[in-house]
Amino acid sequence: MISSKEAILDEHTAALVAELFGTLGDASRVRIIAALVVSELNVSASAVSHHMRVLRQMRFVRARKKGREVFYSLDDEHIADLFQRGLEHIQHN
Amino acid sequence: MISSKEAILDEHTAALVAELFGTLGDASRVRIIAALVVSELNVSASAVSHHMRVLRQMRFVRARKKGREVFYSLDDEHIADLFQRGLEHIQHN
DNA sequence: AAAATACATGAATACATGCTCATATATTCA
DNA sequence: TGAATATATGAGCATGTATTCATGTATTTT
Repeated sequence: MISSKEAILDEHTAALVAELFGTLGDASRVRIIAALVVSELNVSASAVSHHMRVLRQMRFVRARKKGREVFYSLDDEHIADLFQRGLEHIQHN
Repeated sequence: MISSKEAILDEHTAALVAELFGTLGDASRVRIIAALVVSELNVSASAVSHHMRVLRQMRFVRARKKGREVFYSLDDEHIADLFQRGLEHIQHN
């Protein structure tokens, strides 16, 4: 690890940044985000529900309940922006 | 998971994007990147070496060898940019 | 009210990932 | 040449994380 004297970024902030990117570091969630960039999404499978909780906890998405369905949409433009830049980076390489 | 008919982003691209963000999804690597944003870095510990290999394989950094030291620097402006945006997002919340 | 639908959630399992330790390699210094 | 330095790398271990399964809850439909 980086020793404390040369650390530019404190551990706590680094952990938060890592958490942010780590949330985008799963292919299933990337596809969920990709879908949400285009439109609202409602899903039902268990695995997605778990991912949705992660995305909610990170405030990446917002949930809107209508009847027995839950519609998710992106709650953070920065995330859509990060996602787009990440995607472009991949596509231009 | 997202079923194939509603998948906006193909699995392969999603995996690459996830790999990109996943690389930034570790606090140690975030701190390494943070240090590299400011200046070249040379380190010796084993854990850092392992991280450096990851960062090299992802072409986030470039290695320059001088004598028995290896100097790493950022090899990709997009990564510095992503990092900055991620950091700003954390700091404005 | 009972059944069905849509989603949430906890537990268990399987797999991935980071860290440490031991060891290897390359380079410089004495 | 031999010792020291700087880094790389493989193995093993510990921890984290995604997925599945079983079950729970809220809402709608019949």
